[in-house]
Amino acid sequence: MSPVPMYEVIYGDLLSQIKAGALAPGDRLPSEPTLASQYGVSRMTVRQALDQLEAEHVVVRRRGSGTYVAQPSSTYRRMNRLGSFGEEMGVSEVSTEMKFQGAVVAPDEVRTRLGLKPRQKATRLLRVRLVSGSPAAVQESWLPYSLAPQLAREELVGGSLYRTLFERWGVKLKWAEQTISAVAADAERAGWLGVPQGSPLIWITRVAFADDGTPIELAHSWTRPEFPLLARLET
Amino acid sequence: MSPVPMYEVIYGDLLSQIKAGALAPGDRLPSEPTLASQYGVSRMTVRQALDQLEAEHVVVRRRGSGTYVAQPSSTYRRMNRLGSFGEEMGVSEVSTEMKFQGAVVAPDEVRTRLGLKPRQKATRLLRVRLVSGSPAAVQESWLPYSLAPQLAREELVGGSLYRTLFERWGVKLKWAEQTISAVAADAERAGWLGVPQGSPLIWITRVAFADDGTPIELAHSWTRPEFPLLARLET
DNA sequence: ACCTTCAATCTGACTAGACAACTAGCCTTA
DNA sequence: TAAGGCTAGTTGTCTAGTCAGATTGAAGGT
Repeated sequence: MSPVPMYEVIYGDLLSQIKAGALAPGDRLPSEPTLASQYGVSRMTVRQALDQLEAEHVVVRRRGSGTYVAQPSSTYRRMNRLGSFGEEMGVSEVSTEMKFQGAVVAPDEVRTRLGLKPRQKATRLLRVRLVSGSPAAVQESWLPYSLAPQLAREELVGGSLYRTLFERWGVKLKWAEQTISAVAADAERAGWLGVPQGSPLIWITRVAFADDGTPIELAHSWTRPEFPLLARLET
Repeated sequence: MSPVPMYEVIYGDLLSQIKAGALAPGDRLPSEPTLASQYGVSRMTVRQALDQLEAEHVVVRRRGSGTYVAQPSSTYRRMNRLGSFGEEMGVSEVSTEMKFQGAVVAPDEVRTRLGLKPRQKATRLLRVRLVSGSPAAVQESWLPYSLAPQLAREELVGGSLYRTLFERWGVKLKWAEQTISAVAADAERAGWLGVPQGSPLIWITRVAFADDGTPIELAHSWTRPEFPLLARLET
């Protein structure tokens, strides 16, 4: 009937209650039978929602006791996750200086990793990201020109690239592969970031894919070491 | 009855068949009803095993068609995962030079992050890791001295620290928090790694925890940028 | 005051189904 | 030959339970 299954409804309800603070860390959630009767579903359906919340470390289950909202150690700053720059930094005072925005013939590395044909064009974005007004990272993004032709001139300084891609072209990024390394700042980037030439930067190369496996974005970023990546590792 | 639930048995059976190559990437697994009758369980139990394999990207499910072994793109090199140095590098020709091994009074940073009391001792390991004979990383590990007293003199050059901890003291690490940044090589590390002083290194700080949340290890590592980290990001 | 016992409650594991949505291949028909 | 329809098989969602194992708090006894 409904296009969205019940366990996703329950999942969303609980998650937004937790995010909004209606359920604080350490609080016990309603028991599985309680939720089942509240939503008029069977207990297995409730468990499907709770399984998902547990896998994302949003809740912790204790057999015999109950299900509790997890401590937000590094849970809410969701790393290991594909998000916008602002989400990754965990801050909101993010601004952008666009250094280049336009369509050019894709160089070889871009062609290969985005699966473009020879002489095909690509949109290039070169941005400097500022956190609380001071420069934190340089980001260079490459996208297939055919994917979003207007993007080469679109207003992007204000919002997030990923949100623009989704809202205006329906392109939803699903996952990404990234390699993290370190590199010495060249003259240009050193100038933009306000660091001495040759000083170390975090260098990330990322390829983001749509859910059907199509590569959508190749991005390089050079970040000042004062803004490290946080990650949680599982066994 | 059995201490190990059926869905874990099925999960393990399928996973080992895939790892052993009996089921190759792209192959279709037996259907859920087939597996259910083979194991003499209900379909929901089979699904519990398949859910886990799917979450780990070991298999892909296609509604109406079947469940297939996933392509091993970056699935088998499991990053975002807590593993030994050899596992992280994805290579086996790893050797170790021990630069320091012993128990010392824990400095403040170590005390705080491992939750030790003042004047409590900690075991310090300082190792240079070599891949195919050439130096790749410097690792400095701190562990509570009380956890594994003999560790300060244990033979560690050959094997993995994590395996030693588990096999000799039953300490099993469950998860870790890590911050990834970049730093310029100081004189000592530059010498060990064979790079110019001041050249950029990947700098990782990691705290590993047991399943009850006790911090077990604080580790710093400085890695040459030729050995980047690989990670897969989810939405 | 302290300990033990016990019953209620909770999550973990599992059953034996049902119907829906989708896929892929076969078969008929124009 | 090509298009369309049918059908068997597969995964997705969900039900209405059962029993086991763990926890918690209250009642009761010493």
